[in-house]
Amino acid sequence: MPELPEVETRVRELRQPCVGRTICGVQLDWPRHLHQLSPQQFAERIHGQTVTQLWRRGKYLIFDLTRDALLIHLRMSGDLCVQPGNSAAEPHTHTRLRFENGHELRFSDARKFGRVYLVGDAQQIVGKLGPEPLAAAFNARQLHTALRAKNRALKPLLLDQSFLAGLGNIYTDEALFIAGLHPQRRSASLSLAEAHALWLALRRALRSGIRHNGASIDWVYRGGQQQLHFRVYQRAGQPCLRCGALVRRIVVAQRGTHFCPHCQRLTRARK
DNA sequence: AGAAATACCCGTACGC
DNA sequence: TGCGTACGGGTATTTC
Repeated sequence: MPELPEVETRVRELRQPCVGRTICGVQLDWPRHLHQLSPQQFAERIHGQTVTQLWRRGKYLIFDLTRDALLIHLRMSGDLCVQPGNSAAEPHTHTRLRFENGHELRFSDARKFGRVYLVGDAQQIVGKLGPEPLAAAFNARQLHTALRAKNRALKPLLLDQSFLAGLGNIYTDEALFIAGLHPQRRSASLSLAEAHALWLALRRALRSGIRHNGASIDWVYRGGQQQLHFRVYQRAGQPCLRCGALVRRIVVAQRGTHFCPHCQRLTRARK
């Protein structure tokens, strides 16, 4: 579940305790987290490298190292924290990187979906991602052009990381509500004004998530307070905050999808 | 080629 | 109470 705002929150939490630290040991209890490398290859290659920067691209956390880049994707249930090496770890902690100062970067993941990458160039992993929705270079006209080039349903298209990086189920539903667009609307049918509304809504939903340090939901997800500000996500059967109609939950492309049937129409209302 | 469906996971919530 | 099972969610892989 960690989406862009939750990953951004991790970047802010982890930057200070990680940047400048040198990795002097690893413990890997679930090798399938590793991308391509064996535990031995991973341990030998990362040993002695220093974290020079920490940043984010889409939902990937990227630790720039002396020689390589360490990328971590939290997927559904992953979480990261830095704690003293002699302290008790969170349950489901499968991967640890020990720093020279005695602290550990701990990766816990109840569902074991998360992935760890160690590569020479981060672009090997994040190179195929779509634009960053919060970047200054990403504008409404560009979104409109991209939407028209596809003609897929909005919901699965916005979830496609090669189309736009960082959205997951929560913020996609929230943004479509803010924009007043039906999740099954065909992307090529949007006017420039509608694309602009979607562009604005995406940025508003994501910035709200970041401002509240992400969302905390579903027992596996440690986050901030954004769940107190959901407009439609997990609000099926409750009144729409804008018009009072009952929020509906449907399945679109195998994903639970929440929307207001009155505010987000598939076809234009006629009178 | 591109889009849709499936596999990977497992704690929880639910039905019987 | 206890057992069995469906569910969710992001993305790589498989299928269409």
